[in-house]
Amino acid sequence: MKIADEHITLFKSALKQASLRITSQRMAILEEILHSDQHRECDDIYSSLRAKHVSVSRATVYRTLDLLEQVGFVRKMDIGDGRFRYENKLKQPHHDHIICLQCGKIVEFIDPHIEQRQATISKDHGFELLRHNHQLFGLCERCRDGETVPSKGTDA
Amino acid sequence: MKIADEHITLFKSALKQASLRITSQRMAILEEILHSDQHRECDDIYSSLRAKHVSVSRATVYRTLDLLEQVGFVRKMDIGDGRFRYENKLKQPHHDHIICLQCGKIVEFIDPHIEQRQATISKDHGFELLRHNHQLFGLCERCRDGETVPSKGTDA
DNA sequence: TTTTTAATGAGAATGAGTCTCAATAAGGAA
DNA sequence: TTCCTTATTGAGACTCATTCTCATTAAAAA
Repeated sequence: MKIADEHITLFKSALKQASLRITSQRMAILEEILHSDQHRECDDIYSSLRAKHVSVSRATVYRTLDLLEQVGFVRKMDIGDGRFRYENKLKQPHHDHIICLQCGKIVEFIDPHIEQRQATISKDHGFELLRHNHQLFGLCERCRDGETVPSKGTDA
Repeated sequence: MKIADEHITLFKSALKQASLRITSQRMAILEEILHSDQHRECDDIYSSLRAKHVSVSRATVYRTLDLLEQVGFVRKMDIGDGRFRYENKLKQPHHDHIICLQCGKIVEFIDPHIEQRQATISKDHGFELLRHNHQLFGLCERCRDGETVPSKGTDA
């Protein structure tokens, strides 16, 4: 609670500094992201807000999510199924993902060795590394054991 | 030349085995892929073929590229800009990519340490690793030195 | 309270990729 | 070689996430 409030205040000042307006839609979208641990897709956020009778449009959700990404509050991730996912970046440090191809389950991981190698490889090839994209795709334990039904998750 | 011919023969037998037909379009698309080292996008392959007066449609290029991927001749890669790239898989062993965000230059790399860690991480999380997606994004030497103009490459 | 102009919403537009289905053409059979 | 079956193709409709447009609405400065 306290942390979320702090983030709300931070976002408001970020908006003011950029002389952007503090609108009910922007704040509602921010809170929706702050209060969820999952990797949310735009339409999912849109539906949640509408269910809570928040007056907002898809276009505004997209615009605000982009804005939140720009100010560093949100991480936009591409898991390769044609829909972007957004997650609270302030709450969580950098990480990559393992994705179950059957049920869509997403698990986070960080590996210092890999991060180290990425830096070295980039340098070796004369690149200034700005960001990376790293996903492992496979089958989670439950899906291998046949405890789940296909179709649900990502088809990436 | 010799190698390409061998691949053509291989593809023909793969088609026969699956009781699929050997068509001029399929062979033209295969040759287009075989004779290029680059990472080609579908529309690019389509245009090249049309320029060579090969009678083919976009739908067929997509279909054949998927077919070539299924039989393991082609690797379909997603660099996150909304368009898939295809590359000759027979010619090149597995590798990942470093992509310049300004000029779109793509450099290939392989890192056994990373591959090793990917396997370990997957196992640790109970996943059976089936494939991965790994790209490094940054600025290549020439772009950092201001020797290139933006706009061309990927906007991933 | 008024004014200015950024933000919003509804719906049109975009664009890569997929699907449909009538026309075409492999390739096995005769 | 010709015929026949049926896989393949092509043109264009369609999908679907995301972006764009522009008239309307509403922050927030005056």
